[in-house]
Amino acid sequence: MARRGDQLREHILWTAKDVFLEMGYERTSMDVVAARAETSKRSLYAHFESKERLFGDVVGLVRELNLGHLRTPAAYGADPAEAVVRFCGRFLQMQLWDSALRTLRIGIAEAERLPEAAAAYHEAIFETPQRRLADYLVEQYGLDEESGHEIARRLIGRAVYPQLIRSLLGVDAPLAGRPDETTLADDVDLESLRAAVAALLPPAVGHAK
Amino acid sequence: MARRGDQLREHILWTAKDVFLEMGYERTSMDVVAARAETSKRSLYAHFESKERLFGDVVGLVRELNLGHLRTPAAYGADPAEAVVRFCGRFLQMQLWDSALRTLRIGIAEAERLPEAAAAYHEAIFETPQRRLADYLVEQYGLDEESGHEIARRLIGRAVYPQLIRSLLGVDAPLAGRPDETTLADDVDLESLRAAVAALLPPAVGHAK
DNA sequence: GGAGAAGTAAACTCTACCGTACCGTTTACT
DNA sequence: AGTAAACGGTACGGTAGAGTTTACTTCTCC
Repeated sequence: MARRGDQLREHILWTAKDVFLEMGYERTSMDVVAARAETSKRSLYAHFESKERLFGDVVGLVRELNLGHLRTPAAYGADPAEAVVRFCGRFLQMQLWDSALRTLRIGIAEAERLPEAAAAYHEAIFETPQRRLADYLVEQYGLDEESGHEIARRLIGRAVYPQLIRSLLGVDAPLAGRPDETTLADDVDLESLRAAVAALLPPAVGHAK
Repeated sequence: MARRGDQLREHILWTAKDVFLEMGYERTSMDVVAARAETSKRSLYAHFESKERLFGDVVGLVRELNLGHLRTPAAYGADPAEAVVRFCGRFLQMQLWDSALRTLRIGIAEAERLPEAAAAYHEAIFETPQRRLADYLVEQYGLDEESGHEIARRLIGRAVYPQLIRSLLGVDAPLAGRPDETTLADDVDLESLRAAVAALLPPAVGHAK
């Protein structure tokens, strides 16, 4: 109560995000969204013209949210190899985070019905971070564009995808709670990441040796 | 018409598989299943006691089907390196096949509601083939168990997962039709697979050196 | 303080779908 | 041929959910 206008709209949107992530698109009912937002369906439909449009806006919100949790590799340390390791670890952790996992599940489930939203999500969640990593590699290791991208692709492929598939299918449990922007959970195996980085990258070029 | 007993049951099951893969669990209606199978709901419920049970049986069927399409690496040629390449190619192709992709989408979407089915699917679709590959590597290259598994993991990780995620999110189109058990589609990039194999495996040990 | 915009609450329409019941017909088996 | 089980078609009960409508209240701004 006391929420009006854009403030109410925003409140509904965030509530809808929770419900959609919890239930999936089909099982989410507009009555439940209204009830959870402690508002009325009348107001709900005043701000969002349909369930599908509401879902579209939620997808946009979630995309921004998840993207905001990953910085550029440079933010994770001065030593390039270690920065890459921590960046990959954060990337993986971001994906295994409960809420992101649910989002991805729903995105995959609805990929056929909402192809543009799914493609945009893929761009935001996988390609953009990978590009950031590639740029960092080019800059720090003096690689050419192509091999920078190739190595970034392999690092991500090795650090993220196998574990991600396992979690998507529920073989491994997701990470609970809401990780902040820098912490690395114990679940992330940094040692194997270091091994991957050591195997794929020269032992640092910019500064020493 | 003229289908009775187990034959009708089987027919309904296969029809239900098509409908579930096309629509997903929630959007599939029992009326449509009955209509598509050219039978009545009466008969449908005579053979399957509920929608959920029918879906469970469909999951089992699909698991068998998809697994049947992948042989052991030895079936793909006498030269170990090339056999591994073709095995990985087939593995990827199997996953990108339209029907398998839809199955995986639904499995991921329902992973939370049906955890044991999703885990069994992961086992059948990813772990079993990977284990077959690892066994083959151990046998052909004289590797110890652990490095055999590790290399198999990396090969699969590099050959399958990134492309799979793209297709799951609809960024790339799935392969149409129903591939037979040996053909390799043109969509599968064998060259990059050969490069990966060359990088990860010694140039054959068993025979020539 | 009053008009109008914005919000609440609850009933309502309409459609879809799960599961069941009825009834007439076909098939398999003796 | 005759019988019982299995099948097709259709209609129905009950529930649920997307949007809409109506009637009433509260907030905001002049």
